[in-house]
Amino acid sequence: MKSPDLVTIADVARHAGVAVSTVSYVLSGKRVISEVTRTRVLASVQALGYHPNAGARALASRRANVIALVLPLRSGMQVPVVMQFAMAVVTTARTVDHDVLLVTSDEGPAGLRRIAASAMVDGLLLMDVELNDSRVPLLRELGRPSVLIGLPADADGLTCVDLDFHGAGRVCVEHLAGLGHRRIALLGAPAAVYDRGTGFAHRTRAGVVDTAARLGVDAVVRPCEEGTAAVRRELVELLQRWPDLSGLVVQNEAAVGPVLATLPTLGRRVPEDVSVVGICPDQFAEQASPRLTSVPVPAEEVGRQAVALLVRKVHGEPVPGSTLLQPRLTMRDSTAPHR
Amino acid sequence: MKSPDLVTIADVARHAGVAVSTVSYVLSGKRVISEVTRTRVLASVQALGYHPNAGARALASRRANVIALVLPLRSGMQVPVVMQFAMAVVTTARTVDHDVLLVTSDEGPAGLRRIAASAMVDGLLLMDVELNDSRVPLLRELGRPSVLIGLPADADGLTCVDLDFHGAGRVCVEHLAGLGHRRIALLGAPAAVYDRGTGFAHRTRAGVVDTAARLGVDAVVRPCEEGTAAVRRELVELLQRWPDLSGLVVQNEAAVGPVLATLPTLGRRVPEDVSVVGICPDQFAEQASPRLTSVPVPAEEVGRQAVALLVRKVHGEPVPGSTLLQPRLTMRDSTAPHR
DNA sequence: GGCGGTCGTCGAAGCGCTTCGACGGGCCGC
DNA sequence: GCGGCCCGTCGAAGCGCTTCGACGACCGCC
Repeated sequence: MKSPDLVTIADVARHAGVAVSTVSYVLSGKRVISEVTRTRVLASVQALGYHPNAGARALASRRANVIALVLPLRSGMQVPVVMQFAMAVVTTARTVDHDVLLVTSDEGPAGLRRIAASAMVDGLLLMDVELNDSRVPLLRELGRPSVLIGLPADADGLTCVDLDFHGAGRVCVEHLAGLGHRRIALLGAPAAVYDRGTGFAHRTRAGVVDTAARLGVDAVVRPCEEGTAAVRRELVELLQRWPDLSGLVVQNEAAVGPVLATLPTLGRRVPEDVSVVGICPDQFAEQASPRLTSVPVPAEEVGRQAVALLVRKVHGEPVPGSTLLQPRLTMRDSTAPHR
Repeated sequence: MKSPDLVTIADVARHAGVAVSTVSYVLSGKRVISEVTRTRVLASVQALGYHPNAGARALASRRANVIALVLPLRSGMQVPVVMQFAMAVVTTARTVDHDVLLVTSDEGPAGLRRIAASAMVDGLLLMDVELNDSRVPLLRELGRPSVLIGLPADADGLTCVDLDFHGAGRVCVEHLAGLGHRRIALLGAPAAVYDRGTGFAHRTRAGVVDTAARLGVDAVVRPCEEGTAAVRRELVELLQRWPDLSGLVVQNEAAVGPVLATLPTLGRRVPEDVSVVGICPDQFAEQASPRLTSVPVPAEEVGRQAVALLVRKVHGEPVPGSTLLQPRLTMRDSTAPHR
């Protein structure tokens, strides 16, 4: 019932019979303290249930041990992926003794300015970065340690982490081409996502197109809205125009289910008539029916790396510019050789 | 390039030619300051781009202006709903000058203890609360202002906000019964969700069962795993056992698509043969085909209310114990009179 | 046996802000 | 015309922590 925020470092010092600074050094390890004193202090910490006051610590050490996770909060976001990122970020941050402040950029530049200037966070993690993201110049101006999840057009001097989506597109096409498919289509993100220049969508498209050209495969690229009806419309049109279409790359989690459900109703069995490969979380691929051959977005891994890099930057260590994670294709039941 | 964290309240005071405390009072409004001084100070704030140091402010005022958003981070979570909550929470918090710290409870009780004791946050917002949530007793012990999203079994002395899921179940059944359906089924959350006693699942079930009994409708309740295959299995079994089943309540976002896709393949058209009503975000209902009659989970509204209540508690104002939002059923194209 | 060097600990000075009590100067009333 | 009062402002004392310089004790060496 009583809130024990009264326990200060001074209480611990008194309880252990040492100076305040000694307690501080025991806790931070920044100076050598004899084993016996150290043990006594830690015992007192335990006994009193002491936790350092975050504000005071931040004030004195000029370090908040908090990182900001900046989400754009706009439509067409890949919600489950974003969530996975966020969770990976929080979990990883905790392992390096940091907490995570959740920030949306709909406050505009002022929001980021405020966060940075108030010394509330030591670094910024930007998610869902667009090719021409308005937050990027701001970031440069702020001069705070930061890591981007995604790849803007001008990544100069920035630290970025992302899946190699160009490679993901390539891998998908190589897989389909290897199975003998000669005409394939990329069913992409909603048009709005391309329009605002979201990096992963454009890079995947390029990967698909480049690889198809290289391998002599005919590839057609279509944005795809969410919703069963929209997907059906798109598929009908696609198959009408190219009846020999036999390979499909789907980069839209929300479309995966509808695509697999709709194709049979259009007289195309999966994988006998049409092979489908997805770029989506494993979870979706596993739950689909038939189970979907896919290139997963390694959200966890990206989140982990991003935090690790950010913390290193906060500590002033040098870090690489861009980290692109290699795509891996997992074969399941939705792809088969071309008849 | 230069990070301007050097701008302190002292700089502002000097620039405006007043005392530090005067600047503080201008900014907080806690004392009357003459209009002329006030204007001058604000001009200096602007000119220098001053933002108060969060740590120092927290230390001196014993208030961090931050609330913790505690997510459980477990499987079977309704990811998009959670995300919607989170966004609503962040946005609302900003309107009352608070930020949001994202916390997962997988650190266990120690995590919450730490957050509370470090005075990092002024209050806690717990999401996805179970009927017998282990965090609830801890919360009582911590004695920090808190609000739960969800309804635990023992809500005594706690502040809770949630949709009235019992009412949601009732509304669905009333709607179907009103259309003349005499045998209906609730396709619920995955079994794991019931097993761990998640409140909304149990309350919905009770609402369905109670109302069916009252109206003389036969209702059968089944948990439902995610994934197209699982949904299909469930539906086949259901229809085999009760061929006269003509009404379906679906409380599982991930199942909505598969259900609507699968029913026609089992010889049941929607809504001609089977009426389907969902308890899910509007977004899903709109995108479904046919568009789904549904009771939406008002995530935004719940998030807003929760933050508002929490802030009031932080300020020591009295608040109501539990707030249950009224369910509203939106009619769309997936329900029709029984033939 | 005294001198320099460690090693372990302490004290005090801030970090940037809020807040409390005090204070000077107008204004009022008598 | 003077005491009292309010209004607007100031100075200073912390809030709880980190960190720097200092200092005593103990060691080994010449």
